[in-house]
Amino acid sequence: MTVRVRFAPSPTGYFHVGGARSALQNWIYARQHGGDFVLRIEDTDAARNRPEWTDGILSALDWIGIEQGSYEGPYFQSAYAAEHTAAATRLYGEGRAYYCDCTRDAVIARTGNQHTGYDGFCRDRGLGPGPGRALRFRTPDDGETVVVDLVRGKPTFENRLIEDFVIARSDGTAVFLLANVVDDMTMRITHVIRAEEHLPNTPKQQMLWEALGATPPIWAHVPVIVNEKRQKLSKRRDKVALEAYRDEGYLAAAMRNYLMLLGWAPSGDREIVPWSVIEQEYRLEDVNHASAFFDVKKLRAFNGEYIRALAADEFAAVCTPWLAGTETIPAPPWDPAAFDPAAFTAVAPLAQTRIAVLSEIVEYVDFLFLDQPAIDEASWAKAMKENSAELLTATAAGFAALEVWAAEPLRAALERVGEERGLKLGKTQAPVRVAVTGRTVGLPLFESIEVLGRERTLARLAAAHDRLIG
RNA sequence: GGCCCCGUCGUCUAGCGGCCUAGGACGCCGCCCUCUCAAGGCGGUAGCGAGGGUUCGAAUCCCUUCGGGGCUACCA
Repeated sequence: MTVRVRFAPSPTGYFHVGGARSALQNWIYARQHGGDFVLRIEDTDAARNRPEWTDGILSALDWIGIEQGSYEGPYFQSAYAAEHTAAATRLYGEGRAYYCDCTRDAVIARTGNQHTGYDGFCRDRGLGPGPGRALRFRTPDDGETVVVDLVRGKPTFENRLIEDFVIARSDGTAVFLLANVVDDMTMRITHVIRAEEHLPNTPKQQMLWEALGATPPIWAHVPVIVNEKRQKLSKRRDKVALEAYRDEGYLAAAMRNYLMLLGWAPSGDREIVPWSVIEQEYRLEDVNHASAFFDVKKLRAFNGEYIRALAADEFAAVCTPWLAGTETIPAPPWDPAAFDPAAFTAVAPLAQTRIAVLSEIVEYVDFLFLDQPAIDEASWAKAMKENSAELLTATAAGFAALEVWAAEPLRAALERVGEERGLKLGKTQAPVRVAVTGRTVGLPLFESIEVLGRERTLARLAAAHDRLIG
């Protein structure tokens, strides 16, 4: 049997991290079985298929590692509108569906409850098509529908508890449920892998497959991703846009590694593994049944490790967007003309172990490219003591006397200044650091000063001194 | 309310009847290293929701219970 899986996000202005995980799972499954991965961007309302949203989906997929060309498509559901109505007509013709003119309010008035569903009022009224009439699928009165699910076994649903659901609106257009099934059928989809939230709809879709004379696909419902309150990740409450993580400086490799570990783990006591291991070992059948918390702290830790694993030149390259800004990444605080690639390269390895997301690179190196260091007032207050003005002057004198402007001599000079005053380097470095970089934490001081250069360093020490006594 | 799903450290997980005095990772705490902060090294904290069975033996099987979540549109 040829395996054909599909990933079918509906177009939206952002790409949900859950969607990314789902795409990855589908993609892996297809590759493991030598099958096809088809991408279908769909919405029954073609008007909602905004081109920029489609582009967004494609570039998000590309970023996460599913490149164009590695899948079939993208296809658009609107292209199958004719098949949708044909299916609806067929179902009606065969008596599997009937027209209904009940409004939602009328149904609620009859049942007295807005959660009990449709009451079957029009089942035997023999209504024909007409304005204000929707087409409902006639659900079996007895028996049960068993869903064969790769991750959950065989969820079973009693048919009599499933309401006669709408398959076509009164304007004749097919509803999502039907459209989806028809698309899957016409595209010969064999496996549907998606999030657990779709499980309750599955028996309905399966009924449609069978009513239309086809063998239903094999389903796989993976648990939902939840927030700290154990609720499904939502756009309103949570940070769910893949693009947001990308723009903050998460590496795609770290992100997809983390995403796949939600509900699953590779063999051996390891978590950070090459994609090839995941692709080889991942088994939908092994995925946990419980929902998983999207833990940004752990994602950060993963990302930090991925960053540290980068070669020096790779690291420098990957930082570029945050050093220059892009359409979606804010420009750094310095004048672009002041950016010195050589200075950055010199200091980049020192920053590499210190950042967990790429956007953090800016605050570590900004002192090199800003005219004046951005003084953090809290840092200033913490580091500057009564003796600091004098210490800064002495340090400036010591630095100025240096023949070779390099980290080691600079360090020796500051140590000398400290010794003369009975102060350890731990004490003396603080005011100097704040004077030069503006902050109390940062890259190793002497390497930073070496790269900053004699003139600018001395100027900053003087400026800090003036600010202290002034 | 109805239907469905789920329940191992705070979190993500390993475990699939004896290798479990429950392993790893993140987080947190401590120590070492150290010019700050990281990184790195070492150590620690913490869990099978509860109650019944089955069994020589249960985190693993069964039942009940409690708790959590999802779905419940002429949206997708």
